[in-house]
Order: sequence, then C-alpha cells, then structure tokens
Amino acid sequence: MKKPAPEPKPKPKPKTAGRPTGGGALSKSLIAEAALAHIDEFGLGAFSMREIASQLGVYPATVHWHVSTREALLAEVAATVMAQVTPPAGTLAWQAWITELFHRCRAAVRRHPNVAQLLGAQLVSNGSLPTELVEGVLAALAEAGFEGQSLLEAYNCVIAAMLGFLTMEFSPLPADNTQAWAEELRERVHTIRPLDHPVLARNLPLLANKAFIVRWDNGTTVPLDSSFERHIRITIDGLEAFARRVKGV
Amino acid sequence: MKKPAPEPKPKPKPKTAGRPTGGGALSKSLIAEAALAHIDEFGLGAFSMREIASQLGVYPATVHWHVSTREALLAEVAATVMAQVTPPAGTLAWQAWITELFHRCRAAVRRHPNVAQLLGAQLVSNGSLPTELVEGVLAALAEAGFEGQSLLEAYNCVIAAMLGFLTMEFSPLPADNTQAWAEELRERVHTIRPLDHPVLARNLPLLANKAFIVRWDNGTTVPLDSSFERHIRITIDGLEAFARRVKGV
DNA sequence: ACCTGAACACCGTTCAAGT
DNA sequence: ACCTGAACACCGTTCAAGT
Repeated sequence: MKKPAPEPKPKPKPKTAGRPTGGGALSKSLIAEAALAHIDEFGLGAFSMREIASQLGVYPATVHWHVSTREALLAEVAATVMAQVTPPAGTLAWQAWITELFHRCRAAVRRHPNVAQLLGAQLVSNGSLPTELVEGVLAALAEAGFEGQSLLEAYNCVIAAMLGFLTMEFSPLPADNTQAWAEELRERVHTIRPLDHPVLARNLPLLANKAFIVRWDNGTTVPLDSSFERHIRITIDGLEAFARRVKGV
Repeated sequence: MKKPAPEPKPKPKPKTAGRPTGGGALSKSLIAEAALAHIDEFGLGAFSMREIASQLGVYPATVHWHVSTREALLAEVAATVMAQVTPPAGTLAWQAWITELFHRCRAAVRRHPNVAQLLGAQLVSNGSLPTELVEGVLAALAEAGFEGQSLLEAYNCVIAAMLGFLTMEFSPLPADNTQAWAEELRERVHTIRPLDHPVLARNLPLLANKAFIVRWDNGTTVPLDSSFERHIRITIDGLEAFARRVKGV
C-alpha cells in the first residue's frame, strides 16, 4: 500500500528514438499486465502512468501512445481480473449457477483486492466487464422465470449484490498514516456509550473490525467470509420469493 | 462534471499574514460545506485542496491547518451527507424501519450523487458514517430475532445491500471525453451478436443504459428507481427467511 | 492560534521531433 | 508505426515565517 522505495528514479535507459527493431516491443495488454502487477503489490494509490512507464523502461508518452488514458488502462486491468469468473452455461440450476458466480467472482477479487474499487464504483471499468457475465446472469434469471421488466430488476439486484458487497469488503485503507487512523477509529469504537447505542455496545466484541463502518481493516486482512455466504443466501432467497410472485403463485 | 472555467486563477486577495481579527475566519465544518458545494457542482474529479482553498480565498496551507488531509476532508463531507438519514427508533416494525432507511439514504445520495463513491468504496469515509446508523440497523435486526454471529451477518448484508447498490448506481462517468466514451460503449452494446448472447440481445431495448455494465449514464441522469425498490424487497424477503431459520421454525 | 508565501516532489497529457 | 525528450498545467503536503 505504500510507494515503492524512493530511489532516485532513473530515466529510461537512454536509447535512440524511433521504431524498435522487430516492431512493437510494447502493447496494450503488456502494459495492462504490468499495471495489474504493480497495483497488486503497491495498491491503486501508488499507481500512476509515470510509474508504469518507468517500470517498463519507457517514457510516459510511450504508454499514452498505447492506451490513450489512465481510466482506459484501469478499465483494461479490471476486465483482465474479471475475465474468467463466469461459470459455463447450462450445467447448473439457476440458484447454483448464481452462487457459483458469486464464489468465483470473490475468489478473483481476493487474488487482486486492490482493483475491487474499480469494478463497481467506476462506470468506465464497470462497462468493460465481460459480456459473458451479463449474458450468464440474464440466462440464469430467465431460467428462474423472469422476463421483461422483472428480468431487468432481478439482474440489477444480482450485480449490485455481488459487486456492491465486494466493493465494500475490499475498499481501500487511507493512503498514509494507516496505523494512526486505525488507532483513532478503534478508540472511537471502543468508547461508544452503552446508553446511547445499547445494541452496538453490547455486541462490540463480535462487531469491532468485522462489521462495515466500525472496522479499520478491509477484506485483505479481515475477510468477511460468513457474511458473504449469508449475502448469497439472502439474495437467492429474495429472488425466489420474487420469482414466485412473478409466476403468480 | 467538468472543471470550472479556466480563468487565470487569482491568488487569494493579498492580505497580511497572521491571525485575523475576530479570530478564526475558517473552520473545519465551513471547509467541509464549501467542499460539498464544489463536489455537488463539479464532481469529485474536479475536487482538490487547492481548488477549495482558492474558492475560500486562502492559501492551500491554510486548509491543511484545519483538516490535516484530503481524505479526512472527504470523510467529513461524507459524514455530512449521511448525517440525517437514520429514521427515529421505535416507531416502525423492523422491516418498515429498514425500508425507510433505504429510502432516506437514497434520497440523501440523490441530493449529493457525486459523493456516492465515498460512502462504501473508501474505508476512511465509510468509517465516518454516523453511529446512529449502525445502532439503528442493529436494533432493527435484533428486533427481527438476530443475535450474535447471525446479527453480524445480517447487519453486513443490510449495509452492503444499501451502500453497495448506491455506490454502483451513482458511480462516476469518465472525467473527460464523456460523450466519446458513451458513444463507443453504446456502439459495442448495440452490436452484440444474438448467437453469442441470446438473452441479452433479445432484451436489449429494455436493458440498454438501464442495466449495470451495459450502461453509459449513471443514476444522476438515469435513476434505477424500480430496481432499487426491488432490491429492498429482495433484501427484506431474504432476511425474513434467514430470521425464520434462526428462530428454528 | 491562524495564516502567508514558497517550495518539494509528484501527477496526466500533449506535442514536435526523431527513425 | 512507435518512441524520445521536453514541456504544460496541474496536484497534496510541508515548513519557515509572520502576527
């Protein structure tokens, strides 16, 4: 989460300008790979076009020749992370298929937790997620009996439940002074007055650092496994109730 | 969403250094108000400490004297937006109370959509949300019969459902070239092959720009009202099923 | 206590110029 | 087509100095 060692950043190794022999040492996907590796190691806060450029041994303008924009590069990274999450179609009942999707998606995010904040909270990155994911969820929900307006609603609920939870679970810590901030929040949480907030005070040992809003570590160090499993169950149960109503039972 | 007019930014009106007469022209909350107003008008992308400083007619260092850090200021802003969302306790059944909370929270975010990305996707801002919100949700869920581990799980699911959905609904557009990006995504969506993605292709008129991942406007211009209502229902239904299991019925 | 004025070490992006 | 080298217009934050 902190910047790499502040060595005097060397200019890219001096080479003459112009097209390299063999044509095209760099490419969009190579840059995206480097960016993902860097984000995995140092966090999104330490990511910059210049940093990626210097890691690749080229000038910043070179990166821009390939990817146009910082946001576009991050969208590429997000797409890479989510590339393999969609389960194959037609092998599972819709409830099991959605459950499997949630599990595979969380596994992918746990491999690259620092990209979580891109998936749901940035329209550009969100829009770059694989079309198979969209189709898969829609197909599962169609199998459940949804169509038209109710299909749209069920779809949005599934995507929001999945990406929304992961966005929150892996939301980033402060860029600097992490331990000072954590200490302050921990202090505030442990001095909650039982008279003002009785249920919270009574359940504090169970909730502190494990419940949203009253935690100072994210899912990387304190994963919310059981809550995520519960979120899946609640979503599926709610969808089944919705499906029964739609079918007019 | 775009930067304010690029007039030659005037230095703060020249005044002598030192303590102003009357003591303390500026304060933390005054700065937070100015920041919120600026974010409402120009978006989080146009927010900067220097911009706020120049709008207040002071030097950047002056702002830092009051708020320590950019992240801390944004947390203050997030807390301000969410200050009044928690419904009063003890007047509603737990299902109605949670439903009311969802509605009030979304109303608050719709008044300040550009801060949505702070609420769930930044641990610092998330941790600054009002304690009454936490207590209120816990009290409602305790009334529903949850306690201990199941209370923790139900709580996390409620918060994730609420803030997760809103984070996604109001996730920001690209900082620049918005219309070019939108056009590109629209084009990609409308050339989806029916053979590869049959359900998506068949329902495209209903889904385009209204379903997550396949949209190019956010909730500010295309609100997802019915999906949010459905999300509430699904969450409540799922919680009720969970409560029945917990009670061993 | 509260603010100025300037500096430090960064950013993303653009552009002419090379080969 | 692909890259250099430099520039432009920004950042957040720190710090000595003023009153």
